[in-house]
Amino acid sequence: MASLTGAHTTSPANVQLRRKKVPWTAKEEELLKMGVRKFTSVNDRNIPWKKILEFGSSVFLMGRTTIDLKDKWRNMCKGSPRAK
DNA sequence: CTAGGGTTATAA
DNA sequence: TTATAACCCTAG
Repeated sequence: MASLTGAHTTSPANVQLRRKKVPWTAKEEELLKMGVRKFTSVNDRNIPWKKILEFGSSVFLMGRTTIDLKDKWRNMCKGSPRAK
C-alpha cells in the first residue's frame, strides 16, 4: 500500500489553473489558413471560426476553441507585416 | 457567435 | 529584460 507514487498523468504537480502551453502544430496553421481562405467571403466581414473549427475538428488539437483560432490569427497577423 | 484586451510563460 | 506564442475574460 502506501503507493504514493503520485504522478497521475500530468507532471509532478497537477496544473489546475491555466491549461498547458501547447505549441500550435503546422497542421493547425495550415488548416486554419485553408478554412479561412475557403470560408471567408467578400460578403462576410466576420470570420466563421465555428465553421472552421468544425471543418478541421478532426485535425485540431484537443481543447482548441474559436477564441484560440482568432487569437492565433490576430497575433500572427500583428507580428507578420514588418519584422521587428 | 465574433472581436478585443490583458496576462503568463518560454526563448533569445 | 525584451519579444514571441498561447490562454483566459469581457464586451458588442
